Amino acid sequence: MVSVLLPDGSRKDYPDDSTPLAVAESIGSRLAKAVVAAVVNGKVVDSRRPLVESAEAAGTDPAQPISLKLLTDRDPEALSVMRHSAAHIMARAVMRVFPHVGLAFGPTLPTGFYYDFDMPDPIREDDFPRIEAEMGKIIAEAETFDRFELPRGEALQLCADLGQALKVQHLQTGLADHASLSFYRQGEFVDLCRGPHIPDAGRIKAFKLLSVAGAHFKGDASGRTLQRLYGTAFFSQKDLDAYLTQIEEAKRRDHRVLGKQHNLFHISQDVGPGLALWLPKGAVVRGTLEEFIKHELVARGYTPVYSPHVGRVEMYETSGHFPYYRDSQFSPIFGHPGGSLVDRWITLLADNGLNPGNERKFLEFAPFLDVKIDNYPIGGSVEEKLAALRSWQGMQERYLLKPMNCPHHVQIYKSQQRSYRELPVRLAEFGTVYRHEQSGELNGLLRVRGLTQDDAHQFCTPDQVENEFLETVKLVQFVLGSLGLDNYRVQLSLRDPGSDKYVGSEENWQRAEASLRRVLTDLQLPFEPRAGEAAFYGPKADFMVKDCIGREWQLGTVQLDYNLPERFQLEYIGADNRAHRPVMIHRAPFGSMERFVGVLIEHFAAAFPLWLAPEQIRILPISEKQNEYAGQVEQALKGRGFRATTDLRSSKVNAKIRDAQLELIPYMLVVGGKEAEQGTVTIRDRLDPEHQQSIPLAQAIELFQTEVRERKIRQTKKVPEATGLHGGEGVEENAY
RNA sequence: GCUAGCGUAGCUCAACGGUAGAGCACCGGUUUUGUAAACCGGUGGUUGUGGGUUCAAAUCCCACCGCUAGCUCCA
Repeated sequence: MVSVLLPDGSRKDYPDDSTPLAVAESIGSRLAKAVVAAVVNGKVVDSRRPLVESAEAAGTDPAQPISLKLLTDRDPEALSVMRHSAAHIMARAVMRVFPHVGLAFGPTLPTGFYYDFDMPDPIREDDFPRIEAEMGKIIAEAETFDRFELPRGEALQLCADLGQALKVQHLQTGLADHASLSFYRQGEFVDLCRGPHIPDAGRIKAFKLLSVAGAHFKGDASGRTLQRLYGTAFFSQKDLDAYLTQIEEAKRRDHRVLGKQHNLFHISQDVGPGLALWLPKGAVVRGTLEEFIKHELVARGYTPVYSPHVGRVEMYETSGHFPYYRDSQFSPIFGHPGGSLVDRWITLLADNGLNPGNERKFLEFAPFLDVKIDNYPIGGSVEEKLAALRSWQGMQERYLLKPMNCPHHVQIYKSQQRSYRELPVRLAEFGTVYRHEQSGELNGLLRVRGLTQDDAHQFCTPDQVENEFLETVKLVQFVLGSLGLDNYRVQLSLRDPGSDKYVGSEENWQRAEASLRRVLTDLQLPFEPRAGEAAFYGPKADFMVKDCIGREWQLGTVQLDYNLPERFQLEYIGADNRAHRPVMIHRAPFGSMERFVGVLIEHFAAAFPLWLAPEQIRILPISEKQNEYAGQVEQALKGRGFRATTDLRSSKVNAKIRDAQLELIPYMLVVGGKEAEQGTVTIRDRLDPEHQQSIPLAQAIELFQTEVRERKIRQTKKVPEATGLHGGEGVEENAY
């Protein structure tokens, strides 16, 4: 007998081979019908798998009372289980519709699932109806999902017999240390899978294929392209419809659409991809934010600086940025016509990619580009050749469009001798940097090639690090809070101990990582450590903010750096009259102005609060007779620093109101004969048009001033986080 | 960068082998208006670029550029 402990505290004994489904049956047949999966001793498992087995699989002692929670369609965990099963059903359908389908992975996502297929021809959206129809048939048949386990050798044989090469490969790599593997069979479809699954296909009540795109097996871009088919599934048609509606609504907030509609920014093919043009209205939003942050920085002891947009390549070689990120930078600017020839020459030599034939061609071609390297040792070693080429290169000008501000700020720090008394030195700049992001990554303002960081670098003593870091995190929190961006999480990005892409000593890294942890813990700010996400010079705390479509963007970041001071030989004179090495903190609360404004456009759906609105107030004269008075009102508002215009068109006030409303102008001031006579204005509030008040102009100005001063956020339209729509996170780790 | 899809007027879209069209915007005129669109008229496109097939190409084919989704990357 097994002893089962239910969530209500009751305990009951069942026969040894009982399953959660059997327990449910004993409670009631309606419950049994509703059961989708179960949680046994804390682990989500199949409802048709014996309790004892599940308890063992959970690493617990089945002799002890087994805690059991039955999952029905009301539990979010059940949704994930069902979607995983839906992925299997989709795979089964795809295999029926297309020949020669190889299976890769098919995990769940917070809003659905996907499955990767290796197949000769790509799937097209036109194919969706056929696949969906086949899925519908499978679901209607409501066959069970049957789990079975095989020892390693037999599992390999089965996958090989099924012709599933990728599964075989996965068994031999990712699952190399598993002695026994589980499979699920559903009709003719058998798949290597960890599970769990729903009892039968009939539990899926609503599903839809969403999109298809290329993907790579285990994320390896050098491998062949798989077809990743995305879908979603719900326990009711109503939930599916709600989800689809939500996606539609989110699309309407797309900053690229709103940016165009409201003339905020423009990305012109003629300027170049990823290079944003700030239109006057967008420029107001950005400028206002810049003023806001600059004011905060000065109050917190930062000193503004400026630095040029280019710098010598050598400087970026010292910092490490050039060698580490060369591929994602714009090409260097060479002062000599043969600069890029020699550069290529050096690269090939250093990579041992230069054969004698090519070397001869380089030598022949060099004179045409005016490159004279008389001492090139044709018969010499690679090192000697490199030395000769580098010596030539060293005499030429090479500039880089700056990919980062830190080396420039480092030079500002170094421009004078520093005493411990003046630390921390906090240098701030809205620095524009250029990165040649991959073309497929560009995305409106959210991912661009020219961006302005609200950057600053703090140089401090090792003792000051934690307090500086603490204050900086508080600044980021303040800034995000001021804009009502509260949907964010903090990620502690650490180095991957197994990788060699990092610079600096073990000791420095440990110190830096420990400091970050301590401060975040002291602040009681929940954070998730993520190995392998650090910058090459140091660990960082990243603020990941969610946009309206649920995508996450890294905005603010605070990075701790013991390494650049080392590389640039930075010093300060300590109280002991000896030279010491400072520590650097890199930080950008907004990240970049481009991305930040992009996220804000979606966050506010372009309906900015008064203090940020490109046009704050529009004056609407009823007829041309009031144009003069309207002009006086406009002048009075402008004199108080408001962004106001007057609608002087000859159209009716109805049309003027409609346009102002659609343009999301926070306040309209209607002025007719009455107002002109009495020196008043009638305020029409965009958010509350029903309650209008006619008050003296001076009084209206006071109201607006208060709202701006307090940076009031009166309404943030939020896409509802529809409850019951989302399952848990996808299958992680060694999911198979 | 890779895979797939898509590029028609300032914007949103139609025409899908047979002389490129609508609404909004814009311009001109009439109207002088009290809370989400007054009326009349007009301008505007060698259909992303360059080749090709065809009697004929926005439409079919190729290359390039750009955009979108996903993948890979992100100092």
